[in-house]
Amino acid sequence: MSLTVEDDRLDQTFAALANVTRRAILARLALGEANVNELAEPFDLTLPAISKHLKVLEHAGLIVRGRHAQYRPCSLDATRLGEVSSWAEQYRPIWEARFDRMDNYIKQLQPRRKTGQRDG
Amino acid sequence: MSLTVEDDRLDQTFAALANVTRRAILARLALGEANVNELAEPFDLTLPAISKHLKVLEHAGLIVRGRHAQYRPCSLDATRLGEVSSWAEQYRPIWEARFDRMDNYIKQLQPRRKTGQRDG
DNA sequence: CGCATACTTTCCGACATAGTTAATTAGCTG
DNA sequence: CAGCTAATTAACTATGTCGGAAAGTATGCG
Repeated sequence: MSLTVEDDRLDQTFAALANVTRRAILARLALGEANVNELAEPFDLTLPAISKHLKVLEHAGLIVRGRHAQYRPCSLDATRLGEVSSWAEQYRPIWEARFDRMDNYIKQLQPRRKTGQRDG
Repeated sequence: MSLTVEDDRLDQTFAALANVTRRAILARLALGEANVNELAEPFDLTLPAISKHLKVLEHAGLIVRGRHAQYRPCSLDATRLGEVSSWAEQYRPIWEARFDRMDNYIKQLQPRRKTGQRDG
């Protein structure tokens, strides 16, 4: 049960993703590079607030930031999102088992309906 | 930019996942149902601490809890993990594009090496 | 009933987060 | 240089998290 680097990284990644504003910023950056003012525009938040969100995303390795004159263009680095996907995919058999059970349950109900039963 | 229910749910899910102890608990529960003392055993934490982690996981919909005498058996509900996976998968084209670029870069390096260059 | 076992709740402290306003840094431009 | 634009830092408030200790609840058993 030792604390690995990957554990730390997942902690940081998940913590960074646990915020709608930050996820929306990532979604925006999926469309392409943007600077801070552009990223802030859709939100009802002050610029410093956005600036801090970007700091969190950068620290989590989810975005990278450049410099161009007084602009700080941000772009998405999806590597960590790949890690998140891989992590979650470990559990796929379990959620699919659950859906299968639900499927079976529904399929089991269908013939019963044909016997004349109506929805309750 | 309205705040949907799914946004709230993802906030909660990611927040719950942003902790090694809680992820370890999920990993344990992937192997099957367990009660609180069993779940606490591998950790250097007090029982109340584990109890609170379980509360977080339950509130996030990641586990479900039953009752059996004085035991509270916990089991994994992987539905939310499926949602996490789907969310992350949206970005797959982006991280794959990145890997592709890296692939190309590496493939581009290989012939050069054959010309007599050595690792530096 | 009395007591053990399983677990939760309450309270506390330390620290992190999310937001604000105000001030500051950095770079371009007249 | 003065001044504009872009963005960050600082200081502060409010609130949440993570942990422990201590007390409380719930169930089974002799």
